[in-house]
Amino acid sequence: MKFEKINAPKGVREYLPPESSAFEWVRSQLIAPAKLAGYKLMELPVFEDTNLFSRGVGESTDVVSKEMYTFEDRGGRSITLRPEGTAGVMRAVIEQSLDRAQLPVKVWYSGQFFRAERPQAGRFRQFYQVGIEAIGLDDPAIDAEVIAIADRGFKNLGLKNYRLEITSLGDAESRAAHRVDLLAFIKTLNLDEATSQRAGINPLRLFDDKRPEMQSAMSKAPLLLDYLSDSARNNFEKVQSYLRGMRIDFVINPRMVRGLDYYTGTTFEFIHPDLGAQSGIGGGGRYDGLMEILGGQSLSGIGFGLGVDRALLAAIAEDSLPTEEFTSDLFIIPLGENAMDSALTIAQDVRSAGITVEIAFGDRALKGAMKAADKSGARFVVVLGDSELLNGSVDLKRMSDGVVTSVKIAQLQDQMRQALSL
RNA sequence: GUGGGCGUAGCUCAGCUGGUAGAGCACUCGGUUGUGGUCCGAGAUGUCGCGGGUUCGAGCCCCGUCGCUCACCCCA
Repeated sequence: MKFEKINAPKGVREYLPPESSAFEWVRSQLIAPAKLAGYKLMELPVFEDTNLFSRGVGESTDVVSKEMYTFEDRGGRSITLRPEGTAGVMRAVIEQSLDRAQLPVKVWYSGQFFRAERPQAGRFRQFYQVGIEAIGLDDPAIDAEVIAIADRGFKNLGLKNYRLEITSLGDAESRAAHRVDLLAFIKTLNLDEATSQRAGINPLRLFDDKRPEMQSAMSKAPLLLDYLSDSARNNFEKVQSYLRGMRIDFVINPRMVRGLDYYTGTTFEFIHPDLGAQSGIGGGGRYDGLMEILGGQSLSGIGFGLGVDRALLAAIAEDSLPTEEFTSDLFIIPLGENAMDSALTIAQDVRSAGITVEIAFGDRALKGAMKAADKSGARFVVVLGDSELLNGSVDLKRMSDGVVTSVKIAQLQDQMRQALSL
């Protein structure tokens, strides 16, 4: 009887050793700056009431109209796997009344998100994001700090080739004025059916069309940045000057388009040129009306989502991963049963100092065990046999150059600490 | 949803105008007792994605199907 193999669902990206170490590292580096800035973890469900997204993200968006994993649960409720993070955070903040405490509410999250798109390089149906939200204060300084936190995350990865693009979508009046002129302009263009349909849903979309003829057609289109109200423009300029003060490089891209309807005011994207068509490694912005739309009080907020999968691809492209981080410090090769007994004890002891220790299990020949130690990338190796147990000391071998030091077993932890300068 | 490319060993791939499968890497063991990387030797591994068809004969040709992949679109 032979059973058929079962494959992973289409479009999911799995992280297995050895790559999973790099993934884990990237994720922790991306979120570290948020923790250092006082943001607190929010652990949220991966599925929510479908209305949360159709109302919060917007019916007209591609995400909601054709990319959601929506199903009915056993109680007949419409459930959707979260396609993004902000709406869920807002729902929880409102539901748990976090906005009744001191503002801003500063939270971070990390996890899987789901969109039923056609998979492509850097685009998956289940993807990982880390993100933060700062809710309840309308202050350009927070905008700047949020952007700085994202930027720090990418710098933590050693990335250099990415660029930060910012713009402002202004306030409601700014957008209304611009929309009138933009629609009038678009009417003068000769568009194919699919394109004019897209324009009908969101005319800003046309700025994002990659076809050269569309790019040049849109080159004379009215820009939202030119329609900003005085307060919106002042706000945007303030954000820029804060960023300059923190020495964060950015370019203004007045043609930036965001796919989620809730964005207003400051918006930004991080672009990495080495990733192919899916070059956005992170993005975010301010959302003024979202909380109210979701039944909460009228507070604004700002946040971002960073793509962990894509950030990892970028780090691979730039060869900036610190591979030493992912290997063991010490490899113990016990010879015989007595030796295994103390190998287990020694490993416990050395690990208690935060040192990574592996043991060669199984009845392998010494040569094979050494090979395994070498492959694991371990920095040091000790062989533990009867004579070592008798003497109470082992030869600590540094694998990089083969140098051997005799060390008392009782002092192995100290020696390792010194060797690794912990 | 629309297009292009590709499915042969665990991985990367060869396989000529159709004649019943190969390399490199990786893996395991060994090259005199307990020390890795190099070198040498040996070994294991395939329904050639799947299903039909053409043919004396199909990895190769035809049709279908599934999967992967890249791009459009969209976005992280």
